[in-house]
Amino acid sequence: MYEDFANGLNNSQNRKPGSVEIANLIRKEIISGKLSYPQRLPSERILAKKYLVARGTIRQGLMLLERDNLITIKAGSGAYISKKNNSSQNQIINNARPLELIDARFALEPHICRLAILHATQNDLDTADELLNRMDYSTNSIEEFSLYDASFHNLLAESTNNPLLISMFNQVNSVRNQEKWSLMRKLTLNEKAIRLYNSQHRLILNAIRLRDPDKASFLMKEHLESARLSLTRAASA
Amino acid sequence: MYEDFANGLNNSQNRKPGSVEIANLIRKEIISGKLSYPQRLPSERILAKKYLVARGTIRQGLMLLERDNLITIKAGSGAYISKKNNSSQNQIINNARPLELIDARFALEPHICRLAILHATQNDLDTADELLNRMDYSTNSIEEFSLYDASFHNLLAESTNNPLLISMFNQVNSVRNQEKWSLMRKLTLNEKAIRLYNSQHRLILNAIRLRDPDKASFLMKEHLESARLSLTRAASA
DNA sequence: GTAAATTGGTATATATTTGGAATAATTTAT
DNA sequence: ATAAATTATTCCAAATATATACCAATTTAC
Repeated sequence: MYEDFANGLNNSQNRKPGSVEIANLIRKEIISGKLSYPQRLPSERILAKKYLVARGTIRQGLMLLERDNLITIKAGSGAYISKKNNSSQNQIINNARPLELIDARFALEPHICRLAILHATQNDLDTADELLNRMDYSTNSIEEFSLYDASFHNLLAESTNNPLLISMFNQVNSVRNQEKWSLMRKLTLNEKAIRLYNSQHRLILNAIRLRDPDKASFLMKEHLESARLSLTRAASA
Repeated sequence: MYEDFANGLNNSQNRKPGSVEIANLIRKEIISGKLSYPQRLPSERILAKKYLVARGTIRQGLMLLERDNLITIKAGSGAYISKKNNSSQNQIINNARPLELIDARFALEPHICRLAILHATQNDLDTADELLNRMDYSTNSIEEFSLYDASFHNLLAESTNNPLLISMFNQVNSVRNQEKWSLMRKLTLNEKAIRLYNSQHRLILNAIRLRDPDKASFLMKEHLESARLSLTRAASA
């Protein structure tokens, strides 16, 4: 009973990466310059422990990277980075410090609230409301809350109907899926913080509903200020 | 506890939330670059949670995307973003409409002013001052004024010392060099407009010098509002 | 140079996750 | 009332991941 649904819940909490995800994680390290020619990757057995997956999974991931000519694998020796790759945009985002990211969100999201008031459909607002309801029941699951939280902020961005803004928002928020940010959440999020964020979300959505751009923008700034505070507190602790 | 899920999205008078809309939402994520090759979409069960619909609806939406060759679905494995999708950042920027770009600047630049107050060096402010002096003598040369104008706004962005914000600003402002924007300038810029912009620039720099973030931010919004007005006037003419 | 340790390559049985598919109940629209 | 779509649930098969063991190529230490 409830078999599939229960699985879904568990997945979102502790879902292990598959070979494709492993390949993407290592690809990012190569592209960002953390790993570069002519370095050798750690052995498959060590990588398996690092990423908490089986060796076979690492193996398949590495073969994907080899097909992309990012690495060359030598039997009995190891996997070696092939040549230099550069993707400046990825590097900027991956190396962004937490407070720099918050500042970027400070720029985008309050204004996104203003534009959402102009362009959001009734459907957008109803979906946002439903997301908030679900967040109310996620106070004890950090990862589940984070999923809905990301969806909520993303929904506001989408509702502006401005592809450029949406794209920039996505760039800033692409780091959410990074491992270090998952760890950061565990440090900064607790039930009290989640309750605070939930109430702030409600106020923001209300202001948007009432078509009060100044208030919506102000409340979003307050919301982000709370997030910044959590960060600085966690950093000093 | 779970019975509420039945009410999910259908409590209100939603026009047509369905598989087609789900497909459009995911399509946007792919086109905007949030999801890209060689990534795998979350499982149908997780997507169902994220979009607050049943798995069957997600399923139909994904099949629509597969028919559009945006993704390929492998049984037992997952849904993978197709390789061909070259919807790069450049596409988004080049296809951005003028008013969408202004909106993006509305998001970034007022906040850039606030951060400039925190991080700008004396040297930055002096350089900005020199740029404003040169603009005073460029009232009769649209291209020369535009060059200095771009430098001024760019200087403010650089002075935030936030690589992420600088990168996003550069993305938005990269269109300045496009031919269609050069034509646009000839339509919207005249000596009177240039004089107005110059005085606005001075006020903004003064507010930054006086470390008044609210005023600087407000003045920048006024400045951008003038630019928007020029655009809409030119469009209706 | 040789032996030991390490590394990638391979095989296999098992468990888990995923998409595929069917059903009945419910909702929505006409 | 009727038809179409959505939902919730269940079971299935394909793909993948896991755990383990053993082999071959390479490196390291003596």
